[in-house]
Parts: sequence; structure tokens; C-alpha cells
Amino acid sequence: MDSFNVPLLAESSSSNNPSNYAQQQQQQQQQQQQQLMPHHHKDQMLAAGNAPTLMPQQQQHHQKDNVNGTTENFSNSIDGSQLEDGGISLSGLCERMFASPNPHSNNVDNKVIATSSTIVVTAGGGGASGGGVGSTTSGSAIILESVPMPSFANLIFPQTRQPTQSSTSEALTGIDPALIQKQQLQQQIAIAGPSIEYHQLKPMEVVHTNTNFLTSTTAQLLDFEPPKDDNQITTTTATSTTTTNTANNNMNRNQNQQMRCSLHSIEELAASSCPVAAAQAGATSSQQLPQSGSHSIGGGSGGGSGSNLSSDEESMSEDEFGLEIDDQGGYQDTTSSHSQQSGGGGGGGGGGANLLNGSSGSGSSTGGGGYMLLPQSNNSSHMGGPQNSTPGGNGGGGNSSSNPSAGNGNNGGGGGGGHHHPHGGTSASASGGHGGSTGGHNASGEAIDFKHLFEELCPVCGDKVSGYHYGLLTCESCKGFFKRTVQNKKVYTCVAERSCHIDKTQRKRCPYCRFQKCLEVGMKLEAVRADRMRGGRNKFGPMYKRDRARKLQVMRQRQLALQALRSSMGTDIKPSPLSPGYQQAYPNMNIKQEIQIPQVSSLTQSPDSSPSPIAIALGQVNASTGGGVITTPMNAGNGGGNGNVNGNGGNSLGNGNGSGNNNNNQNTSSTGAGSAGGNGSGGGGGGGSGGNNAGGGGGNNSGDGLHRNGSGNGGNGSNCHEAGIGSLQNTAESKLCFDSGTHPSSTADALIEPLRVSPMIREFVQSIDDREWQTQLFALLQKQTYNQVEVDLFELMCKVLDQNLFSQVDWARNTVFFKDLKVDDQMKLLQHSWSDMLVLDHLHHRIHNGLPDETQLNNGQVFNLLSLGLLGVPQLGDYFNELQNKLQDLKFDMGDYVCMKFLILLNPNVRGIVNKKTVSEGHDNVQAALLDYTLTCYPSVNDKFSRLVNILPEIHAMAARGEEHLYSKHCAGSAPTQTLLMEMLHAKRKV
DNA sequence: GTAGCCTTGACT
DNA sequence: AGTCAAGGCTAC
Repeated sequence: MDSFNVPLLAESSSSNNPSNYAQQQQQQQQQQQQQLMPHHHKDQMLAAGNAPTLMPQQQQHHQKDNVNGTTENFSNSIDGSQLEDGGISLSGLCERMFASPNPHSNNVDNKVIATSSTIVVTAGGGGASGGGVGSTTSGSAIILESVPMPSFANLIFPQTRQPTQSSTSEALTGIDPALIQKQQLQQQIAIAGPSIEYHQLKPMEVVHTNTNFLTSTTAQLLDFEPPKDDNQITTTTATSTTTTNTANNNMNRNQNQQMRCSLHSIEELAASSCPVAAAQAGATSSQQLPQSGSHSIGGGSGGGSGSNLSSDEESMSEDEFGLEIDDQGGYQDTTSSHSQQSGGGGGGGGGGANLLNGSSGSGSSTGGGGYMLLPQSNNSSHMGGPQNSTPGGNGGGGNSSSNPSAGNGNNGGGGGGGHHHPHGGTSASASGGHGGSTGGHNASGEAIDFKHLFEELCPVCGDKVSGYHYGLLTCESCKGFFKRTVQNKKVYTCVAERSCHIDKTQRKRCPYCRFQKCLEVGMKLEAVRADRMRGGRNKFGPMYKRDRARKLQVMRQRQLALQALRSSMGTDIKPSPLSPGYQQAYPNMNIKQEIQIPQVSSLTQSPDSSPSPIAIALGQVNASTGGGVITTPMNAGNGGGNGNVNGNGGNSLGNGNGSGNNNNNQNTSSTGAGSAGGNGSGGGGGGGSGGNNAGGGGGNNSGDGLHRNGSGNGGNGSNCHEAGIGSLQNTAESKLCFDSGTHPSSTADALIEPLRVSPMIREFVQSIDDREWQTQLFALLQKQTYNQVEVDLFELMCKVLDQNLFSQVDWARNTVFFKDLKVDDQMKLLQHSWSDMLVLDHLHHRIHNGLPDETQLNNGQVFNLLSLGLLGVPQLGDYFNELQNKLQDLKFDMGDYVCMKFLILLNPNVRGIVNKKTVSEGHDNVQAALLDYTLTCYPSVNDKFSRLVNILPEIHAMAARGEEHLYSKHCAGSAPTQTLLMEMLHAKRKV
């Protein structure tokens, strides 16, 4: 049968025994981790999401050698045994067991209290390796259980994991405190919801099974409904579990998210330890870690696959996808050819500078307030240089950042509100936003003053920064703390909930949480020298340099923007005194927990201003208004102070998280529902005066740079095409143009037929949650780049794709037809369709949600969102656009989209489907529904149904190309390993 | 253990 | 020679 227990790169192995390769791979990773990481942090690193790859044999070995009754020895074993004796720490096992970074290994109940003295650990699984090993601690049996199952499978039935985890948790009492700590760490992962980033999956092992793979490993049983007659679950517990297995889908989803752990530098380490990369002489990750390079795994790790596509022809480099920061660290000067806008506005209308020369220049929107993770408002190609759009969405009235230094968009205008410091607030200088007269060259061309860099606040504790330490600007104490922790292999424990606030006054209280925060903000373990050599420079030097240049550039732009603002507004806005907190100039900094996520337009919006039939049918828009903004919880919740940018009736949705008062300016009309207290007051206000495009017309430069639903109605429609369809904030504009010009009949269709939309399609559409997708997307991008000087954009793309895949699986397994299938079939279907669905999804998000082509990351890098739709193949751009145009010509709407998605998923022709009948029926039903829908709701579009269906093969062709590319990149060691994405890639080849 | 200050040494 | 990010020292 087709087994999905495919080891990563198993096909590439030169070994006859596929499992050997998996073992080699794991060993390789472990060895590399040993060399690359200060071992002792593994636990806490893992808490940040990086699970080690373990070999069952190693587990066994470790348990024999290292589990003992003393904390000290155990701790030592953690540090040493994992790496020195080739074994693996018990903690690591526990981490893998209880907190697999697999986000779908969920249901960890952090409330569980250990009451048992028995742990059951069954090492190994499947056919790959050894069985369980019992080891005792304090007289208690310890049997660890590894989980060598397809992560993919985990996704489908994650809920059955819970009992195992909880029961095992309970079993911890009486075990070495260090072990308990590990358990706590895992729980922390579960608790640390916001750390949603990058999925690292449990390693797959070849499971030679003659029967249903579901019964092939214990691990599988943990995640799947165990067959009634199967007793392979070896987990035991002395007491009953305190958790239940009642997680519903939503719960699963949430928990899944929680389990998606942040990996930060550690994950990069892990990624860099990709055995394939190691096997390819120096083809290591971009982290330039000191790999041994001598690991000879798998000779042929890539080659054996038969798809060792090493050609660089289509290799995507950073350059190809938007890294536009030159090695000198400088951005190109955008001041001359690009209009600049200090959207500072974010904050209560703050400093948003009017777009003085806003005519045609691409806007370099430098938000006054919040940091940026919003799609840029630029309306021209970025080729001329990065447009540093730093929308001021965050600032809000007050500073609401998790760190005092976070973006404060209080420059001018309203703003002002309270200062909210989730972290207990140290000294955030809340003095109004400062236009950035510091550093770099100010408008007068003064010399760069790097001293200002150190006026930032430490992202860990808020103390004064003393310089770059271990990867980023931190204070001296955190530098020392980090160093001590790493060098001395400290293992801390949090006596509280592992969520202690860390600030200057409390940083001593909980070293555990402090260290966690160090990792979270991006301090790099590898910067601590193993040999303790003094002096000299490390490899981060160039990175620091670039970071400086980037910061200075931001400052410079802000300064110019502020100057422009002043001149445009007379002298009303007085230059603020130079803030000791240089952070005002760096809204990107220190805003870790203040995720500002751009929300794209409603799921039912389309470029066509008229609501689609399905939108009306779902009651998400009033048909009579014909094109009104669809208010969703998403846009309503944001920006309490939705200020009308131009007073034209368009809502410039504030996207800020500011907690301050929503001091909107004179233009505010607060149309958005929900002035969510802590939310969004800033952004909305920002729009007010800050984001006004001097050109008047479009009014598209909201303070938050988002302005999705904005767009004045007052004769501003003509701006829409200039603005670019790809821009989130221009969705509404695009709709207007689209509607009025291209498809005059669309409105009629929409208004006449909505009620005839079949219940099936309604249900389909309702199953789509684009908001969650958006939230996850931008949260991931933000988290991945928060305080990171530089990230590998391809790797980031893979992470996003990986996340999208998780969402996709999550969606699929809750949908009609599909959910009724056996897991075997489900997996086959997904493995066959995932890439097509990714492409289709991206088309959908582009068309219906106005997803832009690119977005600027927290750290200033430009991330090419389009690459997600192209699966990393830039050459497919034209083809992609062509498909998009075709779909738009067909008035492709949400109903069409979801039906097409189902048609892709429910492919009865997939080989090996057991319940082909059900799949086929589902497919036919959807097809019929789509046909009916198109005929009923879009009579004006000739032959819409068949034309839509004919696009599916085109999507498939594109997806196939993307898959090849991704696979080749993976074989070249450029892609993160142990991700669902890679698993999918391999699975399809296996199939 | 913390954190401020000192020393070191590769790099510019 | 200066810079600066490492590690080291030591008073607290």
C-alpha cells in the first residue's frame, strides 16, 4: 500500500534500508546540534520550538546512561549526553513527546498536574528502531515514547494526542525535577500561544507496515483514533488524566496554533543542520554556522532521490525575492524619486506627513507609529528601491508596545493617550513621536551619530542598550546574563506560569523567563563562543552593520518626512526634543508582542465592487447598497477610531493596537464598528491627518498604510489602478474600477441572484476563514523577523508555505465529504492536491483579498508575498498573472473559489484511494453545485463553469513546477527540514 | 547570581 | 590606531 510514513529524503538514501537514512539523518542533525549549540540550552531552546531529532536508539541509550535520580546528574546528562555520547536527553524525549513543535500535536493541557510516578516511554516506533526502554527514576518506571509518525497524520486527528500527553504529564511526579522542568517547558510551548511561527515536524521514519499505517506505530495511535483492538499505546499512568478529549475543531485549531513554536535562531540552527545540506559540502544554511561539514550521511542524500535538482537556474535567491538591502547596509536613497510619507499617523493622526509630492512617486511611507508589517502602500514597483513603508498603525494614542521602545506614533496630531506596557512598563519615553531627527543624516546633512543607536531600549528588559550583543542590541546586563546562561549551561525553572514579565526591575526574578525572552527576541546562542576566545569579531559583524544602516535609513526617512510635514503644515507641529528613546525613530523595534496584523478585506470582497452573490447570500453585505464595505469582525475590530482619511466616506481602517485614546482628528467619522478599547485606536486616528495624500484623490495613504476599505467615493475612483491591485489597501479602489468599468453587469448578477445560491456553496464559503489565514500569515512574518537583523527570505517563504499547509489541512479535515473519508484517503488526497490548493489559494487571496505582491518585514527586508503563490519560482510570475486575469475575467468569486478548491481536493483519480466512491460523489456534487452556481448567479459570463474547470489543469501545471523547484531547493539544503511542506514534497514522490 | 566595567583581538 | 563585540573580573 501507499504508506505515508515516508522518511524525509528516504528516497535519497543510498541505503537499501530506508530507515537507515532516517537514522543517519537524525544522527546527523544531532551531531550538528551538538556542535552548533550550547547543549545546555536545548531544553529552553526547545521551548522556543526547536525539537531535536532523536533516534530511538539514542533515546534508549540515554535512558540507560543518564537517567538517574539526581537533578544535577540529570542536568548534566541533558547537556552532555545528547551530544557527546550520541544519546539523547530524557528531556529531549519529553519535549518531543509532550511538546512536539508540530503544531498539530496539540491538546497539551497545561493544567495537568503531575500526580503519577510513572512515565511511559516507548522509544522508537514503527519499524525504524528499537522499542521502549524502561528506566527508573526514584523507583518509578520511565518509559518514553517517541512519536515517529507522519506529522501529516497528526494534523488529521490531533485530538487523540491529548490523553497521552496529559497522562504522561501526570506521570512526572516523582521524577527528576529536571525532567519536570522539561515538561513544564513543553507546557509553556503550549501556553505560549503567540509564538506561532514555524512548524518543525517530528521526524518521519519508515514504517514497514503491512496493514493500515494507522496501526503501525504507537505514535500514530497517539494521534489517531486507535483501533479498538489495538493495544499499542504503551503510555500508562498511575492516575487518571485530568484532561479530556473533547477538543472540537476550533479548539484544535487554536491549540494547533499554540503549538506552532517559535524557533528563532534556534530553529535556524536546526534548519542549518539539514543533513542534506551538510552532505553537500558547505551547502549549509545561510546561517553560516560552524558546521563540521564532515558528516557523511548519506552519501547521496540528495542524489538518490533521482531529483537532485541542483541547477540554479531557478533557484531563488534573496535577491530574486525582494531582499533589497545591499551589503553596505544601505537602502537606496528614496528621497529623491519617491515621495515620502510619514504615516506617523498611526498614532492618533500623528505625524503622518502629507504626501507632499504624492503624485506619482512611489510612496515611501514611514509610519510614525507602529512598526511595519503591513503591506506597503506603495503603488509602484519597488525596483527603484525599497519603499520603507512603516505605517503608523501601531502608535495609537498611546504606546502599547510590549516594550517601551516600541513604535510610538505620537507625533503630533491626536495621539497622546495612555501608555500601556504589557511588560510592566519601564520607562518608556512616551513623549510624542519624534520625527527622527536623530541619527543618520538629518535633514541638514549632519553626520551619522551611532550613539543614538544605543539609546534604544533592550528588547529583553527595557534597560539601556549598550551595544550589539549576541545578535542584537541589548543592555549590558542581559548580555551578561545570556552569556552566563549559555556558558555555564544553566537550566532555570520558572516557579510561576512561565510568562513572567521581564523588565529592568524584575529581570532578576525569573531567569527562566528572562532567558526565554532572550531567545524570543533573537539573541543568538551561536554567538557565545564555545572556546571562550576573547576579543575579535564574530560573523555577525556585517549583519550588525547592515542593521545600523537600516536603522539610520529609517531615521533619515522619518526625519525627511517630518520635515516635509512641518513645512506642509506650517509650524504647527513643533519638532520634538530628541528623545532619549531612539526607539521612536524605530518603530520596528521592540514590539514583539504587539502584533499588528494587516487585515485584508473581507473574504467576500472582490475587486468587483459589487458584492458577489455568495457574499450577499451569506448576509455579509447588504445587497441594496451594492458595494458597500463589508464589515467583518476583522475590520470592525481594528482601529476603533477609523478615521476617514479624506473625509470622503471611506474608512481608513486603523490597524493600530494602541491602547491610547482614540483621538481622531477632524476627519474622523468613526464608521468602523467596535472602537475596541485597547485595539486600534491608534491606527485609525493615524489616518486622520497623518495619512492624507496631498493629492487628495485617492486618499490612500492612511496612517497605517493599510487603508483597505478606504478610498473616497468622491471622485477618487480613478486612483485604483494606479494604486495597484496587489495592494491591500487598494482593494476597495480596485473594486470600484473593476465594477464600473469592466463588468457593468456584475452588480446586477449579484443583486438578482444571491438568494439562489445553493446551501452547499454557502456552507463551502463559510468554511473559508481568510481572516485567520491573514492573521497567521502576518503574525508569522512578524514573529520571524522581529528583532532579526536579517532573515533568509527563501526559508521564510518555506515557513509561510508550511503554515499555509497546516491551515489547508485544517480546513480540509473539517469539510464535508473529506471529513468522512478514512485517514488513508484523506492523506492521499491532500498529498496530491496541496500544491494546487496553495496556488489557488494565493490566486484567491490576491483577487478577493487584495493581497499585495510584497510586504515589508519588521526588519526592513521586503518579503515577496507573491512568491508564495509561485511556490518560489519567480519565473512563474507571468503565468500566475495570466491565471489571475483569466479568473477575474470570469468574475471569479468566493463560491467559485471554494468549489474549485474542493474539486482539486476531491480528486477521485488519485491513486490508491480506498473509498473512491465517496470521493467521486463529493467531486460530482461539487461540480454540479458549481455549475448551478455559475449558471444561476453569473448568467452573463459565458460558459463560466467549463472555463473555470479548465483552469484547474493550468493551476496544476504551475503547482507541479513549484513543487519541483521546492524539492530541488530542499535537496540543495536550502529549505527548512522537517516541515510539513517537505513532508508533502516527499510524500508525493513516494506515492 | 547580577551587572558594570575591563581586557582582548579581529577587523576597519 | 580605532572600533566594538566578544569574554573576564569583581563588587555587590
